[in-house]
Amino acid sequence: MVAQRGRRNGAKRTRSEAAPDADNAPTAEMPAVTENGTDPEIRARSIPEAAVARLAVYLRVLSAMADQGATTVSSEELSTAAGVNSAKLRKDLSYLGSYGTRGVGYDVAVLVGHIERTLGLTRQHRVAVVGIGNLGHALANYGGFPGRGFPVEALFDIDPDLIGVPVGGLPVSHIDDIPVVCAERGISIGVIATPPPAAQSVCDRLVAGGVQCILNFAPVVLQVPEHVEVRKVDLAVELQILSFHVARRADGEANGRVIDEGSVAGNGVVVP
Amino acid sequence: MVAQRGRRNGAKRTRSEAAPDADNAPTAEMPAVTENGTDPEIRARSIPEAAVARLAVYLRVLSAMADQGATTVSSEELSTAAGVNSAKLRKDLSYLGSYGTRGVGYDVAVLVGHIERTLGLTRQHRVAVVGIGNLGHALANYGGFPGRGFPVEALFDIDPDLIGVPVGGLPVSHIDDIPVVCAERGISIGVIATPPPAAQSVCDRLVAGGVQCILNFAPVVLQVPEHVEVRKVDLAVELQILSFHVARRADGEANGRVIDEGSVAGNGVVVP
DNA sequence: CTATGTGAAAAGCTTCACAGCT
DNA sequence: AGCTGTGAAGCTTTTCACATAG
Repeated sequence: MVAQRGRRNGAKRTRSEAAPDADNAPTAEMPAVTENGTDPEIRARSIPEAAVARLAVYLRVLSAMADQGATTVSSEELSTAAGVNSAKLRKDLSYLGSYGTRGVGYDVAVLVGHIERTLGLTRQHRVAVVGIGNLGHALANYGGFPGRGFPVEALFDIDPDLIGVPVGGLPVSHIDDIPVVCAERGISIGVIATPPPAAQSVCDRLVAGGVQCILNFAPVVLQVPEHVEVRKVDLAVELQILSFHVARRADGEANGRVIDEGSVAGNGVVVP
Repeated sequence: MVAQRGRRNGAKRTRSEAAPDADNAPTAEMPAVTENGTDPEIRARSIPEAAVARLAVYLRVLSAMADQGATTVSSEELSTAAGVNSAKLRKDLSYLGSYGTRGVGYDVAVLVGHIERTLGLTRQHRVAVVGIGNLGHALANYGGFPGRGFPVEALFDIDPDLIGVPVGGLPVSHIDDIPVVCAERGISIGVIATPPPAAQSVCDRLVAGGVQCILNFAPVVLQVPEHVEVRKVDLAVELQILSFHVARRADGEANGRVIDEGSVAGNGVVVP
C-alpha cells in the first residue's frame, strides 16, 4: 500500500507527469512531495509535461529569431510563431520564473538560456541507435541529431553484414554488445528503430547498459523498469488518428450536420 | 475542506500519459458540444483525442491476439498488454458503445471491427510523401505503410536527379506538381519529410491539392487553414523532453532529495 | 499605456468504486 | 462469482481577465 501524499494548497507547487501527445511510459509512479517554491532547480520538477514539450518548440522559434537579430519578443509574437495562444505561452514561461519585462516583453537571449537550462540542454546526452534499417540509417545520418547536444555515439544491428560497417562515420556494433558498449560510452538515450519483435529484447539490453531514456519507433508497448523514461513515436498511430478525423468530418457532413460555432445552449438530447 | 479519500484498492502502477496535443491545429477551438448517447456515428465526435490515440494501440494489440487465436479478452488482459490500466481501457471502449459481455469480456473480432470503423479504417486513405531524403526513403519503402489502408500513392522531391526515379516502386514527381498529382490521385494524407525551410510551401501545395491531413516531420510550425488536420512528429522535441527528465532526476539527486518510491523493483542501474 | 505574471474559473482526462448483466 | 459500463470524484491543463510593474 502506498501512502500517497498529496497536495498542498494554495501554492503553485504541484507536480505532474503526463505526456504530450500519444502515450508514454508504462512504468511510473506518483507524486513525491515537493516543498518549496523558490529554488529554480527545484522548480523544474513541477513543470507540466505538456508545457515541457512546448518549451522545446519555443526554444526553436527563439533560436531562429535570435539568428535573425531579434533581441526581444512579446508573448504575442512568440506565441503566434509557436502556434499557441499568448496566455498559454506566458503561463508556460512563468514556470521558469519571471524573466520578462512588463510593458516590453522577453529578452530573446535570456529566455533561450533559461529554457536550455530547464530542459537540461547544458549537458550532453549521448545517443545510441539500434536497428540500422531504413529508419535507423536516416537517424544515424542525422549527424549529431537535432542541433547539438545529442551526439550519436553508438550504432547497433543484428545483421552480420552490417557489423563494422561505418554509417554516418560510426561503425555498427552487434546488438549483443549493447550493454557493454553503452556502459563504456556513457550512452544515456537509446533509440529503438528495430522491427517490432526485437524491440523488447533490445530495450532490455539498453537498460542493462545503463540507458535512462528510450525513444521507441517500434510499434510495441515496451516494458521497462520504473525510472527509465520511454517516449514512443508511432507512425501507425499517427496515421490512424488522422484517419479518425477524416472519418469524423465525413460523417458529420454525410448527416447534414452543421457545426455551428455560435454558442450552443442546451442541445436537446435526443431520445435514448 | 474535505478529507481526501482513502483509497482502498492496492494500486495500479501505471502512470499516465495523456495529453491532448502538444501542438496542433493553430486555428480555432474545438467545437464539441455533442450530446451523444445513441447514434454511433455521432458518438465518434465526442471521443477524447487522448482516447483515440489509445484505441489505435488497442487495435494493434487485439490484432496480434486474434492472430494467435484468441477469441475473447478481458479488460484486464487487454489493458495490461496495451500498457494502461483497466479502468481507462474500459472507459475508452465505452466511447464506442457497449460491446463487451459482462462477466465474460470482449469478443476480439467484434472489438477489432468497431475500433476500425471508429477510426475510419474501413476507408482507404491514400498517402503522399514529400521529401525523398533519408527519412522519406524510409517512409516510402514502408511499402504500403502501417498494415494496409494507407497506400502510398505519390512521392515528391525537388531534386532533378530524383524525378522519375522509382522508389519503392513509385516514381518521384516534382514538388511543383503536388497540387495536380494529389488532386488526380485523391490523396488525403500528406507526409512532409523535407528540410525545414521547404515545409511550409510544401504544406501549402498539399492543401491546394485537396489534402485534408498532414503528418509533419519537419521541425516547423505549419500554418494551415482550419479543417486541415496536422500532426507533427518532432525528433528534437522528443529528445529534449527526455533530456528534461534526465536533468530533473539529476537535480533531485544532487540536492540530496530522495524520490522515495513505494515499491521499487530491482534493476537499479545507478548512474554516478 | 503596454505587456507580463497569475489567481481563479473552466475544460478535459483519469481514476474510483459499484450497480447491473451474464 | 465475475466483469463490464459508468456516474462521480480527483487531478491536470487551458483559458480568463486583471492587478501590477515598467
